[in-house]
Order: sequence, then structure tokens, then C-alpha cells
Amino acid sequence: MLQVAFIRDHKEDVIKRLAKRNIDATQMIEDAISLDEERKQLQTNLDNTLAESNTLSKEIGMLYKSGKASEANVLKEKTAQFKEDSKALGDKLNAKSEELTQLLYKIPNVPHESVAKGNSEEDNEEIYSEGDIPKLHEGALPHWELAKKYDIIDFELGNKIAGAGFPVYKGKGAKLQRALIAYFLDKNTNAGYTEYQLPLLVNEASCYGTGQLPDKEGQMYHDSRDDLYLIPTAEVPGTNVFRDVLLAETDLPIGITGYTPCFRREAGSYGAHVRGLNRLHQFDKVEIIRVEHPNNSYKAFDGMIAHVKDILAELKLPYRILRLCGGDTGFPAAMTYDFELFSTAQDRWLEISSVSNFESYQANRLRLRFKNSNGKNELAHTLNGSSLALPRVLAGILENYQTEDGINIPEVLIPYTGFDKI
RNA sequence: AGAGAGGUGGCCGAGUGGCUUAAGGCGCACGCUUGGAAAGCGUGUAUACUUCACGGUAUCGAGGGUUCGAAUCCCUUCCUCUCUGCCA
Repeated sequence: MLQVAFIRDHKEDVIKRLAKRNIDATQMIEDAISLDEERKQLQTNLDNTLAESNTLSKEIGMLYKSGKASEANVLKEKTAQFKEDSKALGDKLNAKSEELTQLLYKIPNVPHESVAKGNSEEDNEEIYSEGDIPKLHEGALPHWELAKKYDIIDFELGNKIAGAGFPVYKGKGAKLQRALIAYFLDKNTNAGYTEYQLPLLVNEASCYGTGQLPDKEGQMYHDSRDDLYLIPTAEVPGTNVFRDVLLAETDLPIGITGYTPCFRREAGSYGAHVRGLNRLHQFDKVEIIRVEHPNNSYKAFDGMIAHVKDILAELKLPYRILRLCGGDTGFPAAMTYDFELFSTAQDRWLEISSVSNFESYQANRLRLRFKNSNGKNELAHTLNGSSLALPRVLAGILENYQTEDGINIPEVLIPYTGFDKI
């Protein structure tokens, strides 16, 4: 969430930039500032009451110590009023603080200056593209047909075992997926990211830390017996590594990477656009997460973009990069670039990576700080991105690399698969 | 799952009702010392809110309670560790 002090000091700018999301935040901003004023007033009153009460208690203690019990008893009677007052003020203060926090949860991050105003994906700007769209042979198939033809992914079997959205990868399909995971992790660790194996179930506090709660409760699988959530992305356990952490400035920057399955309920999504591997309840993803000094976070962001570009170039897959407009940028992000892979056989773009700079929005919820050169604790910036989401990359490889007599394996993956054709 | 122990500052760790204003150590910063370093010595070093400032308030896992006063006593709850059980 945003810091109230920031909202107060940059009121006009915050409203102006939130307008990029096509929301008029004027009322929310005004309310936040006035709630904070009221909170401060209550805090001051409570502090003063407690100060007097504490003084009195000390006097009583001294009187007892010097054997003046009767004088102490007189003072004791005066404490009742203080108790009553501080209780009442404390209750009001808590209510006011809670009201403010709930409001702040509802205010999304302020988009970066370069982000365009816009409503939906229609308004996203394409800022880069690379790779030739292959000319496929007559009768080229979409990946779900290829999966059946070569017997490498079995959707019906997944339906039986779990339900729709839980495909079973078999033989060379399973091996290819494993090869991709290993290749991505190697690329990331070679670029300086530290590999983590993270929990796939997380507690409620972690979900609040990265903002899945309270906003997106319906998206997550939840085990009510132990009150744990299946992770929708490695971002959740990966970013919560840094919850309640105070770093030294010299610890920065930090980069971690992890492979995890991801689980999403995706309620209400049916139809042709979610066919095959396009949208699943369980899928694999390799994630990169960075913790950066605020002065360096956009440079780091560019570095992450370059890193993902490098992977896609090595895989020789055609893709484009979109800078999301305000309305399409995720709630906690200040800027997001989406990578989309062109699926030739489906004739459509598939999102395979989303790289975001959250600036201090997540760090504020997480209480992720570092001690800066002035000795002050300052919120760090967090970033994350996929490198990459597996099923759609797999779909893109199957579709774009198909030939009449089999599917070729991208050259960089052959050392990992041990075969060059399916 | 059963029994027991425990959660204290950046970290470790003492602390059973009032000079706890949280001992001591480690780490870190600065200084002395040194040809330079290490060691040694000295000084400083929690977080949040609030105040122009002095200062004030809160915080010893969390939430309640007892008390004039709680890290300390009571209740509830979460978490961790040890042993036993179960198990890849």
C-alpha cells in the first residue's frame, strides 16, 4: 500500500497519476488525508492522557516505597478517570487506524510517469518486437492437436484424475517441460539470481504481504482445515522471504529465482480461448524476484526486461513487449511490461511473462526496509517477473517448431532434452 | 497426534510486579592505539507514531484480563523447538 505521508505530500500528483488507471481517486485521497489527521489528533490526546497517568503511577510507587500508604491511596482514586479516558481514546484510535488501513488497501499503486492512461488491453503500447513469425506448412495444428498426435500431453487423463485444467504431460512432453525449467533456472542463476525452492502452500499473512488478500481471495485454492493457500505464483512465497526484514544497504541488490507449480482457480473461465494449455488450474513457472535500492529499481527493471529478451531470442520464438496502460497495470504495480509470444497455429498472442516494478508498494505491506546511508530505515523496492511461464512457452514451441514430419526442439534445449525432435 | 520447553532489540541472550530509562555479549559506526592491519581500549548504536524542537507515547509473538503500575501474574490464541507416535 501507499504511505499516507507520501499521499499527503504529493496529493495532486497522486490523483493525477491514478487517473491513468481511469479512476478518480480524489475522494479516496481526501478521505485518507483527513482520516490520518483525525488519527493523529486521537493519538496525541491518548499520549497526553497516558503521560499523566504514568506520572501518577510513579508518584504512587514512590509514596509506597517511602511508607506513605495513605497518601498513595488518595492518589489511586484519581487514576480511575485516566483509565476510563485512555480506554475510550484507545478504542477510537484503533477504529480510526483500521478505517485508514482499509482505505489504503483500496488505493492501487501510482503508475509510473511513462505509463499511458488507458482502460484495458486495447490501450497497451507495443514497445518492442523480435523474431520472424514462421511460415508453417499446410495443415499445421494448434498445440492441443499436436499433443494428441504425438501423445505428449493428455488432457482427458487430467480430467479423470483431477478435472479440467490439470493436464498430464507424458514422455517427451514431460521431458521437454523439465528441460525448459532447467534451462530457465540455469539462465537465471548464471545472471546472478540465487535459486530458491519455496513452499507451495502459504499462510494468510504471506497472502496479505504481496496483496493477493484481500483483493483476490477467489483466485486461490484454500485449505480451510489448516488455513493455508496454494500459491498462485512463486511471487507469494518468494517475496515473503523479505517480509519483516531490515537489510543493510550493502545487501542490495538481491535477486532470487525459483521454480514452482502455480495454482489458480480462474473461476468462470471457459471456452475456446482457454483451450489446451492456454489457461490452467495448475501450471509451472520460473520466477525472478528482485529487491532494489529505490534509486536503482528502474535500471534493474530494464535489466530484467533484457534478461527475458535474451531467453526468448535464444529460444528463437517471435514475441512482442507491451507496456501496459494504467487500467491494465496490476493493482500493486507502478509499471508492468508484458511479453507475448506469437502462437502461429492459433494466430494469436499469448502472455508468457509479466515484469513489474512495485516500487515501495509491496515493501510497505511487507515492512521490507534497509538502513540507508543516513542511518534511516527506508522502504526497499521490489520487482518480479516470469522467466518464464511454462505451458504457453511449451505451446509456442510445439506450434512454431512443427514440421510435416515432427516437432523440432530449439537448439539451446537439446542438451537438456537429449533429443532434437518429437 | 500425545507430552514437555520456549517466543525479548540487526543477531545471541539475561531478566518472576515499581530507578528496566531492557543487563551482558556479538555485529556495526566513530575515535584512541599502529608503519599498516589484527587484537586491545573508549564512545555510540531498536522500531513506530507524535512534536519546529526539548520531549511524549507505544512496542518483549498476538489478543484480552488483574493492578495505581506488567517483559514479569492470569486467560485465549498463533508459532517454534525437544521427545514419543506416524511417515517419503
